[in-house]
Amino acid sequence: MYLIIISKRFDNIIIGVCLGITIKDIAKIAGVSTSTVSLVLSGKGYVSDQTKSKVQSIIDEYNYRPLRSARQLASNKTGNIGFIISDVHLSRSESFYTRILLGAELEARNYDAYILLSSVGSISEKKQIIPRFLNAREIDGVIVAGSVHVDLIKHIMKENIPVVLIDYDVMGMKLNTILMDNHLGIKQIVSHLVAQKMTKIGFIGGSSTHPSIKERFSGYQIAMEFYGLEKIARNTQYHYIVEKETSTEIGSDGVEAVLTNVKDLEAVICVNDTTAIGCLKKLDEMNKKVPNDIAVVGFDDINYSAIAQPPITTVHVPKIEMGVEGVKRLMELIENPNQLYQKRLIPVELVERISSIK
Amino acid sequence: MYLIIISKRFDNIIIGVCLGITIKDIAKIAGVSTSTVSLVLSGKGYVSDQTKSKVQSIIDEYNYRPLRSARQLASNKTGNIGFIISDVHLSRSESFYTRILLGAELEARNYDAYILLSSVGSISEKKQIIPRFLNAREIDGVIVAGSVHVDLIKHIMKENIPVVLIDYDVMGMKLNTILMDNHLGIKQIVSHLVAQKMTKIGFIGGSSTHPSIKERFSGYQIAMEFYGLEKIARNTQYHYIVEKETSTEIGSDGVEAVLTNVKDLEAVICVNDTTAIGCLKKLDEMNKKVPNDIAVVGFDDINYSAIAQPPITTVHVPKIEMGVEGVKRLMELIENPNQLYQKRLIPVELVERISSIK
DNA sequence: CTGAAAGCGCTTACAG
DNA sequence: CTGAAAGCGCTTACAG
Repeated sequence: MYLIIISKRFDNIIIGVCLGITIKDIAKIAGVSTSTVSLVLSGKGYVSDQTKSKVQSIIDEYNYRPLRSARQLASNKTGNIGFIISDVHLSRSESFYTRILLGAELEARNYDAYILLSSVGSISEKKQIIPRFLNAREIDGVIVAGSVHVDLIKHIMKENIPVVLIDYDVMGMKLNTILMDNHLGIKQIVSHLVAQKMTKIGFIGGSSTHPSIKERFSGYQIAMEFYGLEKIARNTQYHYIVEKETSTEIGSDGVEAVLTNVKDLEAVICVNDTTAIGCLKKLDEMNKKVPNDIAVVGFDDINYSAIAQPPITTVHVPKIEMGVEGVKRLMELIENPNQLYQKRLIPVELVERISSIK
Repeated sequence: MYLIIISKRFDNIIIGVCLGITIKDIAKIAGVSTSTVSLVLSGKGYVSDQTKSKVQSIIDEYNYRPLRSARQLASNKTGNIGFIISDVHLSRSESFYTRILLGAELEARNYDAYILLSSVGSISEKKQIIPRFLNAREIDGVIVAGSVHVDLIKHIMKENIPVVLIDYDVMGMKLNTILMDNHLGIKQIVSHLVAQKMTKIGFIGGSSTHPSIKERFSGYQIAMEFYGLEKIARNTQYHYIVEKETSTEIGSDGVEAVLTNVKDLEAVICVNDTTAIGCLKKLDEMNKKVPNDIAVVGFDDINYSAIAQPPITTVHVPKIEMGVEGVKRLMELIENPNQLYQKRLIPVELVERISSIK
């Protein structure tokens, strides 16, 4: 934009483009005080409609945007949101957390906030580095996506920084969380299988620090009972649960183990898609046909599930929406920190694919 | 940290923890002026060793960190780096760009800089949104990862903002780029195949806006010629190149097409792992055994390659390092904008797996 | 080598 | 409803 020099700041002109038009300049052009311009900018306080529209039109005309650092300094707010994620989650092959990040960034725009990203060591590392920005002078609040070391959460709480966890929770702590509705998802799966007259339904899962994993197994039991299949729900022959992080290996080992116990198994619900992939692999080796011999279902709807052989029935998790909701909730907390904490469950959706359709 | 009240700012005490210790406080405690503290902080100018260590010890003791916004306002530098990536790249299933982001974030810490993330529409969208932070008052420089619309690059250049592209380049523009050494990778592949006495080596690739894709084909031709296989390198029967974004489908179609032309094909180099996966799938359907009947090689080393059936020989790209190098280069440019532009090639490494070992 | 002082561009009571 | 003024916490010539 080319401008006529109207104030002393305007002599720093570079290639004809003026940098650094300030609130003073706007005030001068509009013939009002800087306070008034500031009031118009923030939408706070009372400004007459006439003045407001005059000032606004000049702001628009000159494409003026207040300088963040000056605003931050004066208002003692940063307009920044911290986004903390463990490095293993961030660089995982599935884009699960990346999409949550994407959603958060999208929503942050609505508040003119910036996302400051920091990866931290995974939960298993002893030496935890505290993200640099983790103090109230650099961020207004923080989002934690996925599991991190509980000490980090405690640190954030102690510092009184507004925080929202997405896809993570710590039992016994009063945390604001955005979670997916695991019970709903599992219920949909069981319902889908039962509707096809399958009842001999196994469950394969790992143990994990992550609450979702446990929830899915309890969801399986509840849903099975709902359909009058409590005997199977309680029969450990039908279950394979090991104390390991979920992996394809667990799927392979699991389906083999359950099939050894239950020769006429009709379907197996895997705690997530990764496990389901391992399951498929083993069944292929065992020469069992999916879905005809046995139906396989996963959870999460990772990218690979749709192109697996056969494509895997799974539960879709709206990741972008979780990120969006996380920022929304965080902004509420920043606005008014003295709220009761909330756990928000985001609905999920069954995606029927070949692996479970007989 | 608990502090004794020593200046007027200290009356804003919250739950016994003092917020907002300032440079003034440090100066007062150390018995020097704020200028001196500032000089110690920045490491610029001359301060006697004695004063320096005294001030530093007080900074350490009180764990003082200057307020970014104040620093930014006074120095007219932001300490922020913009990181721009198209939303399709960011949410891609492979963690390719996420790892570049991770590396950038890691390196940014060394400069005490923050990464401001912004996703933009993919290259194909007509209505391009300019990232909010894209002006010199909010960031010191910007990294662009992967392909984006060329208008965005032009905009950045026009604004005179230091910029480094990672894994992207635009022909004919004087851009600082961090690229992987595609020719090196392909050379390693061909060498690996030739060492096993394979010479009938095909190539499957898509066309793309991305320079790497074209480079890999030319790399194939150069490497083949190097080993005296120029006849094959020039024989289109051995090649399948279509004007589509790379996908598993291209791999499937490609290997079928080339095999129709060349019955005794010994190996096929796929432009990337995704293509190689499609290739594997089709060969399985055709009842061709990999690697015994035909060797298959990919490029990129995406996560799935290691667990594919069989695991795919590929070229590993050090993504974290590309992110690190991008920030390093950007910081050089911010320091001294009037440099000749550079294209930095990051070395890659062949990962030998079953799919190509006869 | 060090200090006093101006200034960065905003916001926010306060007075009118 | 609007303006004058102080202040946010730094940096940076400048003077000594």
